[in-house]
Amino acid sequence: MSNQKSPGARGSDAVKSSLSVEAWAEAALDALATGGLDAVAVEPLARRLGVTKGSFYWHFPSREALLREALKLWERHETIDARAGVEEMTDPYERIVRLFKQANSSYKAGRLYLALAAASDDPAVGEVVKRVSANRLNYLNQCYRALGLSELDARLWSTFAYATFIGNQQVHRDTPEQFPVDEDFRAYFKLMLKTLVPRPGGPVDGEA
Amino acid sequence: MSNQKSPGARGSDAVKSSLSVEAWAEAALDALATGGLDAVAVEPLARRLGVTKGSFYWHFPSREALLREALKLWERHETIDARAGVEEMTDPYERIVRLFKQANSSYKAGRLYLALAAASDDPAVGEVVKRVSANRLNYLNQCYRALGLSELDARLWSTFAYATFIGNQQVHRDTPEQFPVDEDFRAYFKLMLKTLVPRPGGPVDGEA
DNA sequence: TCGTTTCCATACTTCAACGTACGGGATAAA
DNA sequence: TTTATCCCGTACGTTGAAGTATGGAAACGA
Repeated sequence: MSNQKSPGARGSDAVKSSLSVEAWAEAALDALATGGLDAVAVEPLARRLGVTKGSFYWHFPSREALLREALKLWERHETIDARAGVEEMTDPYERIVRLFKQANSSYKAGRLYLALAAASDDPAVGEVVKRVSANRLNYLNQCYRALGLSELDARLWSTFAYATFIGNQQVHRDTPEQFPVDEDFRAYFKLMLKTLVPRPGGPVDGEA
Repeated sequence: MSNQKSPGARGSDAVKSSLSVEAWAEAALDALATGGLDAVAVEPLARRLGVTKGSFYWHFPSREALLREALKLWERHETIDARAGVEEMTDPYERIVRLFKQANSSYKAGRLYLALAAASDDPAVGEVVKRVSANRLNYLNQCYRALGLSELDARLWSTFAYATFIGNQQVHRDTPEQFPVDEDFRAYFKLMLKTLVPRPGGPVDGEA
């Protein structure tokens, strides 16, 4: 980063400039979700925002810096928003249900994750994707442990559930016509819940 | 395409030239699996193959033609190989089990699918991905119907199972450390089979 | 009002990849 | 041996985006 300290004047609150930087980062995430990593290009983004490169290179020293900022923003969204509306659920079963509903509700967030995961070749991207993914898995794991599952069972079930919802995003994106909607989706969701979340007190499925 | 008819001489068998074209297509798929769609670039591929652009532009009129050829090759692999070793299984349960094992065995194929799916913005790529994905889903659907499930149940279960395995590839790629291996993987696989494939004669899970 | 700082536009250089033109060596037919 | 075709290398023109340099308009403090 280069020189963002006091935008309006003295130390007012450093919001206007920081908002401009964040606007670039948001635009970068938007481009990522629709066009992949190469779509995060300075000149196309500038055109999209109605400015020129001159503006960009005042806020950022390079394209890579924009990417870092966008990744930081995404990771913050992904870790803050993921916990919102879930933490306050005390019953572990209801908490997992809430998690599932939330995971299935944000289509745009799903596209973003898929786009970033596809760009994991880039080391900076891969690092953040790995951290976010590991975070989700660990949290899901804790939820399953709270259901009374053993360490191994919780790990297997959480991986199972997580893979299923990642795959749902993928199938929904790649083959939208085949993905259940409305009534069918409700039945589909119900089926997944019933299958992926062992009810407390139900059969525990050890091995064999 | 431009001009490939008789490589050695008269109409011998048109294999040497066709093999050269296929070699380019294979290289393109390799690059796709590791570096994404942008890695399918003429000059880098030529360097990788130890030749120059001069060779490429004799076999192909453009980069897009190479992409089309690579996609054609991939689709052929994906539809031929997918049926191999599965069709001869008569018992529907065993057939699904075989399908699952096969889907989990080819890591490279999984990476290729993910890379292509990530490049679905390209219309040519998106079309093929959609076709391949729909094919797999329909085949899985038939397998579940053969198990005795209703049309709706088969559609839901096949979507469920397919999403899970797509997601497994994704998780395995994005968070390899978290993915179960060896003993754990066997338990994981067993769990998925038991969960995703209703045994014939078992509980059918209608609704509610 | 005057000068400074903020933010952006314009013009330029660099670079990598696409595509084209052309030439040359090798091989097989005559 | 001559000739034509196959296959590929070299050199060139073009495009799009990265990054740099510089100027200028507007807002703000003094």
